[in-house]
Amino acid sequence: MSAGRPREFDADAALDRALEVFKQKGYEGASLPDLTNAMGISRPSLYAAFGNKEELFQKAIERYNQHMSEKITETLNAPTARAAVEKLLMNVIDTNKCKGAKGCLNVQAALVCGEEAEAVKQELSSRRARIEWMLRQRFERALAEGDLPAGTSAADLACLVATVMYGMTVQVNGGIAPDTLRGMVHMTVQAIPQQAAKKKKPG
Amino acid sequence: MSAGRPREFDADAALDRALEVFKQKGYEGASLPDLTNAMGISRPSLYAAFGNKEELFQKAIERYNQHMSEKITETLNAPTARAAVEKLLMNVIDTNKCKGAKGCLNVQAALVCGEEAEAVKQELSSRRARIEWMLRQRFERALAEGDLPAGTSAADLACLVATVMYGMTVQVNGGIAPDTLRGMVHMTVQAIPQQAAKKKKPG
DNA sequence: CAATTTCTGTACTGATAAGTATATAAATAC
DNA sequence: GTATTTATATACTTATCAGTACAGAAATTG
Repeated sequence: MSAGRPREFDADAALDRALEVFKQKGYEGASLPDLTNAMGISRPSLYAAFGNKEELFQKAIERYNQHMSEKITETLNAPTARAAVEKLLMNVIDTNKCKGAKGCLNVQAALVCGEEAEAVKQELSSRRARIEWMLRQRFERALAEGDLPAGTSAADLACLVATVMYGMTVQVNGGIAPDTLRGMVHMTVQAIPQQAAKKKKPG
Repeated sequence: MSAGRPREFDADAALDRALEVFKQKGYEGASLPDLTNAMGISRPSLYAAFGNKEELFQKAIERYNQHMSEKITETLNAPTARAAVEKLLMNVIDTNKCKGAKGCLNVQAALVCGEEAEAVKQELSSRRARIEWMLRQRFERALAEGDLPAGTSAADLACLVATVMYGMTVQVNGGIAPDTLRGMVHMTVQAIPQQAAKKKKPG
C-alpha cells in the first residue's frame, strides 16, 4: 500500500455515479455540485482523483462505451443481419424504458455545446463512428455469407441503422412510450434487404 | 405611428439573426452577448423588443417551424408516400449541406438541458410531435389511396421516418458528408412498404 | 416651441460556473 | 513515537451568466 492517507471513497463507484449524472444532464449541464453530491465526495477530492470535469467525463464515457461495446458485440453475434439489428434496437428500448431516461450518452451529452466542450463533442462523434464501423463490419460479413443480397451497401445500411439508433435517443428524450418504439423497430428490421429464397419449403 | 422614439432596428431581421445563433449554439449555449452581437442591438433593446431570452427563443422557434411546416407540406404533396419521404429527407440534407450546419433546431436546441430550460425542451418536443402527425396523416392518405399496402401501420411508418430525420441531425452534427447521407436516405425510401403491382407492363 | 414617450448604451446586480489555496485529519514508513 | 505523505473540508477566486436601473438621445403629440 502506498504511503499517506488512503482515499475514503471507491473511485470506480464514484465514477459510476458521475456517469449517471452525465446521462441525466449531459456534459455541460452537469455542474460540479451535481457531480460531487451524487458521488458523495468533496470538490477537491474529485479534482485529486479525476483531474477536472472534462477528464472525469472522458473516464465516464470510456466506461460507458466499454459496456456498450460488449453489449453491441453480443447483439451482433446474432445469426442474421436482421436478427442482429432487431436485438440491437430492442436493446436500446430496454435500456431506456425507465421513466426519465435520456437516451444514449454518445448522442445527447454534447450535441451542441460551447467552444470549451468542443473536444468532448469530437470524442463523442468518434465514439459513434466506432459503433457505426462495428455495424458495417457485421453487414459486410452478412454480405459474404449471402445473408444480405449482393449489391447491398453495407455502409449505407450501417448508416441507416445508426441513424435510427440516434433518432431513438431523441424520441426517448421526448418521452415516447417504449411500445411505440417497438413498432418502429419492427418496421426498421423489415427494411433490411433480404436474400430472395432459393426454393420454397412445402407449406 | 405611435408616439415616442421609434425602434432603430428591424425586429424581424433581428429575430432571424437570433435564430441563426440558436441554430449554431442551441438554447442554453446561446449567451446574451452572442445574441445581441449577432442581432446588432444592445441588451436592453433585446429585452424591450422580445421580453427575455426564453421568449426570444419561442419567437425564433415559431418562425423556424413556420418555414419548416410550409416546406414539409410542400414535400408531402408528392404523389406517393415514397416520393414524399424521399423529398422530405433529401430536403433535410440540402438544408444542412453547408459546413458547420448543426441540424434541425427542433432536435438539437435543448435535447438535454437544465431545469430552467424544461419549458423550452417541452416546446421542442411538441413541435416534433406536430411534424410526426403530419407524416402520419400523409401515410394514412397513402393507405386510403392504395399507395401503401393494407395493414401497413401509418403510425409506425411516421415514427420511423421521423426517427431517421432526427438521427440525421445527429449525423450532421458529427460532420457527416451530405453524399454519405444520400445513400442512407435511398435505403430508407426503399424500406417503405410498396403495394404489389396488379399487373406488369410489357417490357 | 414645449412636453411626453419610447428607445439606446453604460454599468450594474445577484447567482452560479469551474477551479484552487489553505489548513486539518488520517494513514503510512522509519 | 516521529516525520512524511496524502486525503479531506471550508472557503476563496475569477469569469460569466441572465436580467435591470438609470441617464441620455430621438422621435412623437400638442
